[in-house]
Amino acid sequence: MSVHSHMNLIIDKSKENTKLPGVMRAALSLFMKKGIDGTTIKEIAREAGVAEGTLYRHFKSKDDLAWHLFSAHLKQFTDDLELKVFAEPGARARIRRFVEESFAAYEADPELYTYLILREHSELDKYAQEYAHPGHIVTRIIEDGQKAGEIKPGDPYVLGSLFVGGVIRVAVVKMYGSIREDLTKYAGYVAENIWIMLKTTDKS
Amino acid sequence: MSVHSHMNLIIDKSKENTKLPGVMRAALSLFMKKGIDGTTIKEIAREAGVAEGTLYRHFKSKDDLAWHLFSAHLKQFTDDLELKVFAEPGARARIRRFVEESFAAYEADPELYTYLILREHSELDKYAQEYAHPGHIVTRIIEDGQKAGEIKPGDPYVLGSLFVGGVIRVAVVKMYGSIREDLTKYAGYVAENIWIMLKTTDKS
Amino acid sequence: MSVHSHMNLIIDKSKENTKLPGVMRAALSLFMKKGIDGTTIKEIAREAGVAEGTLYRHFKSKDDLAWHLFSAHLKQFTDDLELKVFAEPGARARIRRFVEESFAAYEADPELYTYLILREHSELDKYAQEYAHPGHIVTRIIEDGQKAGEIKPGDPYVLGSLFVGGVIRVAVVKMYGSIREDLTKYAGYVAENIWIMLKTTDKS
Amino acid sequence: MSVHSHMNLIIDKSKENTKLPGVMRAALSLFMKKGIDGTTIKEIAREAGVAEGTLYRHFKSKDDLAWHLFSAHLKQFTDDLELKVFAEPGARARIRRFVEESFAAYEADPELYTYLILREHSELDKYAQEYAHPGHIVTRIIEDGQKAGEIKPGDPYVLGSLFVGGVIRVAVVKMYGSIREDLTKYAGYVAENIWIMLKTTDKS
DNA sequence: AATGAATGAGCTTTCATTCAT
DNA sequence: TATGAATGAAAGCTCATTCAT
Repeated sequence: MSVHSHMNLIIDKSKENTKLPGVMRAALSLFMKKGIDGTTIKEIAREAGVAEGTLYRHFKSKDDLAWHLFSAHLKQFTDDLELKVFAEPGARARIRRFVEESFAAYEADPELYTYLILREHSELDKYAQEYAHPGHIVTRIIEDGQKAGEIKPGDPYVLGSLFVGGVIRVAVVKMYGSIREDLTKYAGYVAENIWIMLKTTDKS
Repeated sequence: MSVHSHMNLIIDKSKENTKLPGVMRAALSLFMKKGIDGTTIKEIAREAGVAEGTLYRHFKSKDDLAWHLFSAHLKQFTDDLELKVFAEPGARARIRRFVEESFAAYEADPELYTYLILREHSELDKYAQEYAHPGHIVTRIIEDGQKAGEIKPGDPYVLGSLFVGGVIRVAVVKMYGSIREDLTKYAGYVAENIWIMLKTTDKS
Repeated sequence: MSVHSHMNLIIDKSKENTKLPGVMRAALSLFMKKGIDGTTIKEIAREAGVAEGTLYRHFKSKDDLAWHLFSAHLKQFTDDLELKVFAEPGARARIRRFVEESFAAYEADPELYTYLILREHSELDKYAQEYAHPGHIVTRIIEDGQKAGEIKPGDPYVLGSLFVGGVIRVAVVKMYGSIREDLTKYAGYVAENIWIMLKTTDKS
Repeated sequence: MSVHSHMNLIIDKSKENTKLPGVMRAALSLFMKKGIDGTTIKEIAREAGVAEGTLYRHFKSKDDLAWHLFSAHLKQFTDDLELKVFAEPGARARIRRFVEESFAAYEADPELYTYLILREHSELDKYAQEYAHPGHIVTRIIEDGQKAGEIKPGDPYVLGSLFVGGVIRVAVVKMYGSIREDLTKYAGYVAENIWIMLKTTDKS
């Protein structure tokens, strides 16, 4: 299976005899454009081509829909990413894999990636605070790399922020249109720059 | 005037005999916690200690309040930052100044900085898209640095994203509590790492 | 056939191969606890163990179900009661029989009796106003008794209210738990008290 | 102040600068005609001549309105009635006073009396079960009278039911139109009949 | 200018009813 | 015939905005 397909699977492969995927897609698209609070049930229903009441067969409330859309996919994405990243042998390869997978995920489903990673959702703060965020993976890459002497010493949260913040920002800028090319083209380049920043400096 | 005070000026020094600053502060605090759509006029009024109707003497609507809060301060911050950054002689000093000012701004008023820089506001999309974002400054630092041979070649948007994304992410992680220290302590360290990533590589 | 069995007959003896009696019972129980408007079709269906759609094979609507449940049983009960009461020879015996049958009916099926006699159903006002209410029987007992000189003169509606109101209230108080014993134990006692109130006073 | 005016006071004397009394009256009238669940907020608002939103300044929800209407007035009525009844010297006078006051209350405000005393409200079961119901007063009249030897022995709940059930039923029958005269005309007559039923029998 | 009660459009949600399976 | 997913009208409720005081 291609690296590019992992994110939209959840939506695409779900039971084809229900309207759910269409609803999820419609909600995702609208949540992204107008925010969760800014999107009405009527809009989601119209966009999905179902009646309003139908949404309530699947979700207790609008917030419940938003929360499922968010948590289920984010967990799936993060778990998947973690597995792939830590299958790589060293820090440099892991960084590269992290960037590749992140950019592939963005390109595979920009809306979903934006909803999951690029946006903040104050509406969801009422739910668990501790999402399985890719940022956690990065921290581990750094810490492991430091132990192995591959990555320079320093606060892993600060170094990790420089790493993951860069990756995220590239996607944001692409989303806003200033970057036109497919992000996967830049994965190696971005990973290499991050590596330069993080690698243990040769002091000889 | 201290470097740390530039952001809260607008709010703090404004005419103390009106309720306006209190209203702005109340709105800011609530918008941050609950989003713009998630905040009601009643809440802002209660938090600010004024009546609901009073808010409409100063702002045409809730969105108008949110928009003024956003655009006025962001422009002020960005213009101020631009001036300071380009007063510095070279890319390395400019990068350092950018990080220092950004972290100082965060620490001077975390709520305001978060509202302006760290959050996305889909509610404000109806207004101009082209905010005067610090990202634009970063792009210019890169482009100028490349012309001067200080910064390595490459897409300025990608390199700029790696730069500004890192800065922003450090603030986000501090906001979420994983970084405890005052960010200004890290400014030099962060700037140096970014510099390592961006500087022209010696190929000799 | 025992005196105690007249009310639950309709429900109990009906064709056991259909789900109807179960539906009626479920509806009855829920209507009592939560009112007609307060009960949903879904609840009735779940309680009865059938699908929602199935209810519409037997009844045009929820109101239709409520109305049939009400009118059919109330008519059956009142007609039955009338026959038994007027089979008795004089006012005193009729009063006694009325109380006995009423209390027996309550104990045979408290839910049904409560639904039919103790509750008001504003939801059913859209249907005929003139139910065959036991109150009508009481008025006739009084009027006949007055003609026969057994019962003292006076407005039959007022005297009848004192009679039937007492009977009903005893059942209500039992329903609310303040009376614990089987009501049939009290039938003679209650009837005698009513008789003392209604009988022609000896003025000699 | 006349005996007849105690019940509508609460509604009539409340702050005249708000719309509340009109809302209460409108709600009362509709709740009576169509039940609580059968009445919509829109109807209450239209009947009261206010906007829907206005209702929510005074009451958290429709149920809250129904509950206040019920509990506040019922408590007021019952407390008032209790005071007056137990100011009387003996059982006979107390019974008479109870009937007089009850009928006066009915005539002073038939809608309110009906809502409070004559109807059952399954919608309100979620709130406290133990209302201050006039039935409790009656039980005390009986028990006190039995101790004093004025009232015959017997279960006070059964005898009390015969008493209060009669009073209530007279009002119900008047409400349904079979009794035309002002109930206060019947008070002495009804009280005397109840007295005959309850008084200690002379066994000499 | 400041207030906050009143407004009512429009939101989320419920639920009686229908109908393809 | 029985099912229960889908429907959508209509319910309860919220809240930005207005305006008499």
